[in-house]
Amino acid sequence: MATRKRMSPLAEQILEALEERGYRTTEPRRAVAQVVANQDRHFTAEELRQMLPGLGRATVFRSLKLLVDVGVLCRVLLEDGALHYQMSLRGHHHHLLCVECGISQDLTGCDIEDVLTQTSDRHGFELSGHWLEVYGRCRDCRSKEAVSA
Amino acid sequence: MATRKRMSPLAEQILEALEERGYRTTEPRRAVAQVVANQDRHFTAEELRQMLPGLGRATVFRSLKLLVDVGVLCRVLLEDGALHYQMSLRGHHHHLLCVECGISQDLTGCDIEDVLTQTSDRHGFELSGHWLEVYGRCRDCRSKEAVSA
DNA sequence: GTGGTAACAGATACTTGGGCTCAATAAGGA
DNA sequence: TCCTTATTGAGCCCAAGTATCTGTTACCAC
Repeated sequence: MATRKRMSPLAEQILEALEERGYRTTEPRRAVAQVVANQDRHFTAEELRQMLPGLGRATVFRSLKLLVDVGVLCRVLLEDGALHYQMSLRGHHHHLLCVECGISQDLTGCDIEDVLTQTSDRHGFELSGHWLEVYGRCRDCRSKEAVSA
Repeated sequence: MATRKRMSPLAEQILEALEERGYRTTEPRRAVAQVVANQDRHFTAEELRQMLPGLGRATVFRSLKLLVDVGVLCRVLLEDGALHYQMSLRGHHHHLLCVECGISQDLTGCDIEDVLTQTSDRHGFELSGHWLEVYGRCRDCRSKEAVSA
């Protein structure tokens, strides 16, 4: 490949993550990386597929799975049970999802792990993992309503 | 209906919950209630369908949805993403799921709501709901391993 | 009891979301 | 350049759940 499109730094970072794990950085994967890097919120597999009409169905699903395995993407479970994906170059974390505008914020400074460990102990459980999604209304949506009211 | 099978108290409780909301207690629903009341752990829609071979596909799904709406069942999300159902005559609560034997315990005495409210506040979010599943190994599975080791 | 009406059940076709397979192709090392 | 292996894409397939439609049942008024 003599001429490669210029990619965003975030897309490059995604490709580096793949290379680090020994995966090849093929043209379809570069395309996926670029599109994923451009998303500012969570998206479904179907949405990603529509953004990459030239790619095969299977390739899109495989790429998503790959990026989740590598830790570039994380899965986000919406209140209605729908599965979405979202950038995640950080480690384990949770999301605050706005039920109105759909934006999501990473949950930081959250001491939930401690609370869970303590509670599990009380029940005789050895904690191995957890899944938490938090739903609510973000600052913007709340202030918009306050203005219009 | 002159002769009705005797039902377990728990099954009766389920039917009462339906009646309270104005739903009819039909024969298929009685069958679903009895089977659901007999389960001592979470189950899938498919499993329920197999336990009720006489019932139509749609009826099983409709009944599940109904029982969730009424609050008799709650949905349980397994670590692999599979959706299960489980009795829940209590209000909002969470589950400790054993990844080995599949048993689940309700999480009580958990002050996670407080932690979440505080954290949401810090992010400007107005909390409306959350989904939490906790995975680990239960007391029994741990002691079994300790013995065999 | 009988009859009317609205809720309900069941069959089945359809949609959605994703996995599997396999031949063709591309990447990268020797 | 050649060889090996990973990757791709097309198409088929499958499972889970939904929509629709027709026949049935429960409940209420009489």
